[in-house]
Amino acid sequence: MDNTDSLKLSQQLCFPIYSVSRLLTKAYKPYLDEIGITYPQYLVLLVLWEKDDISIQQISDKLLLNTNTISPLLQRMEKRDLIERNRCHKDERSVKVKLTEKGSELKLRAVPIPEELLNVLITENIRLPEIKQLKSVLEEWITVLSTHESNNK
Amino acid sequence: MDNTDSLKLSQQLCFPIYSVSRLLTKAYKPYLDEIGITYPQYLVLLVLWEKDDISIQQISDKLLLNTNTISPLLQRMEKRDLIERNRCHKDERSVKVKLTEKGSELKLRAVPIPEELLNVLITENIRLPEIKQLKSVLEEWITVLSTHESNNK
DNA sequence: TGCAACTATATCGTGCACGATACAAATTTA
DNA sequence: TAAATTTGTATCGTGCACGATATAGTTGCA
Repeated sequence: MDNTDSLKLSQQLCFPIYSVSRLLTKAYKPYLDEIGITYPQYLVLLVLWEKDDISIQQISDKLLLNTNTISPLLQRMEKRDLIERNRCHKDERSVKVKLTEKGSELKLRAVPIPEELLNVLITENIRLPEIKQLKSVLEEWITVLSTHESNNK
Repeated sequence: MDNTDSLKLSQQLCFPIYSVSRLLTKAYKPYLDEIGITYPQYLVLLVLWEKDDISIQQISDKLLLNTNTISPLLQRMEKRDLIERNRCHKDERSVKVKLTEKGSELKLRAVPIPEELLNVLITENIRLPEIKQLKSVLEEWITVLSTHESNNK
């Protein structure tokens, strides 16, 4: 074992996460295609279905995505009549995002999606408690990584 | 708890993976900036440092990335004089990718990177055995998800 | 041998991500 | 209250991802 073994792909921590993230997004695709949205648009809708009429900044905070990613994303969603964007009266800098009727109605059609995805994942080697445990570990990582990130700003 | 609770962002399985993947890539950035490459380019180099002079298809298989992603990526890497691309004599359809001297030399400068990243992650709540266990769980997921994907083709 | 099927790569179009920059509105501060 | 700073969005440029499509080279088989 020489000192460059740490650079083997199989040794990397980052690669499995990166790959699983892409593969999971791909696994969502057929279900999201059916209701005509992309994966990041689905995330925005999850936020709005939970709490409607919020600012772009609030969406950005919840999804950990920069506003320069979300801004054009929301513009595309507005074009598809999923949401409305209006300047906030109290603070004219801020833009409030609200679901349209079409956007609200998609919620019902989205309800079965998480379960379908779980069924894809759950096999002999992957069981529900394991998935839940992994989720909580990853949430701890998010805390560490997003703190680390803001420390570097 | 109504039947739409499964659509809460905090309930989602996909979101933590997606976020950790992005945050991890961001955490790599300062180290990769220093040697002038992007994260996906780093992955390609990891593959080539381990086994040089292989085809685009072989890189695609190892990284689970489509060739239509890797093709332009390699073109950018060739422009930056990290690799060479040459048609294979035995099979003129195939393109062999080879490290340049500059590409090979980057390996030494990349050696410390994985350890630096581990130091970012390891805290009171995240320890090395936990990270290793998570890595093996994710590798199981890759198997399941990539099998599922190829079943749908 | 001829031609259909397959394989390896490239190109195109769309949609993220994100750093850098711009800019107007709001807030702080001198 | 005027000037400096901060905040909230938008825009621009670059680099992925990936489905769809194109194309040249190879293989299989009637």
